Amino acid sequence: MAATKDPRPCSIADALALVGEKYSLLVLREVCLGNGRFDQLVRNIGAPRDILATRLRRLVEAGILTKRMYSERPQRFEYRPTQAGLELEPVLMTLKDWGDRHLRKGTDLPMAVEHVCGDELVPVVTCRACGKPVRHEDLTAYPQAPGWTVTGPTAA
Amino acid sequence: MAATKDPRPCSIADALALVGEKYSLLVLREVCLGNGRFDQLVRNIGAPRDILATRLRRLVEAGILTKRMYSERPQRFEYRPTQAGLELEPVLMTLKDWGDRHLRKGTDLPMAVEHVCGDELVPVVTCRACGKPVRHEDLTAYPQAPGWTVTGPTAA
DNA sequence: ACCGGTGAGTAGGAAATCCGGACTCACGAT
DNA sequence: ATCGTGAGTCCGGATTTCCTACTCACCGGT
Repeated sequence: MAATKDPRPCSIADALALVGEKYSLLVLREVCLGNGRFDQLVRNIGAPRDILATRLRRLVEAGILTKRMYSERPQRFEYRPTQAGLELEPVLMTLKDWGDRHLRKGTDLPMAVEHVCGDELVPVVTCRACGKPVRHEDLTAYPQAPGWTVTGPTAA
Repeated sequence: MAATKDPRPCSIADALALVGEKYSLLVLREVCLGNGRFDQLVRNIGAPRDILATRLRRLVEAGILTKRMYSERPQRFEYRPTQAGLELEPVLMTLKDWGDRHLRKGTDLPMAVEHVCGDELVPVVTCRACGKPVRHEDLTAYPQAPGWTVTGPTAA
């Protein structure tokens, strides 16, 4: 968590500094599914309770989750995703798809997600401008801040 | 790294077990940019050398990276993404976009990526079947394996 | 009134990781 | 002969994680 001397200004690194710690994205998976209570999270994620408590504090503080009291007399809380949290869901879906394809080879998938269109969701990352799927060969990186050097085929 | 008792079979968790450790996705960022040499990775990522060495071993072993000798007499190596590694690039792009929007509010972006269509890449995760952008409200989760409970609005 | 159960954490100490810096080894250049 | 580079390894100390237990507040049953 300590800000290492990452010499590169990078939104990927920044994003991972927030949600890249162990369990954080699994917390987001659960709250997106509606399982937002502490003990549910412990059970479903399998994280130590104290670590989970730490993660939840961080995620709330970062504006990715909110802590909402759903019962006052026995004080009971529920964590829910904020808009920013919901906007990370596509990352989760893309990751799920990658895992489905590369780690399970398409068999025995533990969960399916259906899109409102009626078909199973297969996420495709596309370019907003032209609508085409993003392929590595179609990308060119343009560093805009000092500290960046790009040498390879993707280089500008 | 130890397989915690994650009680939930989940491709997201599986994927994160491989690439969710600190620095792993940043390594992928660099190799996708073509910066695949050990010392470049150390400098650009800011990771301790021994940890980076460990990560690289794991990623190669997992089939996400390959280690390629590009000079024999002074033995020199370069890490490059495999097909599986390249297919994680959309995750990175989506994460970058999220970071750009939520962590930098659109100003002073450290890097731009241009799509072959000529416009700047703004990744949009869409449903392959209908082509529409994926929104949380449009998704329904269907657990297909034991161990899953889904209670919230996304529930089946 | 007592017992057990649930939800939401805290506490404590051992185990595992991470970190920074120094070190190696093999070469190539000056 | 010395310097520099690429690709790591090694070490000891700092930091995190992990596991187990514990708390506290409440509810429901008997």
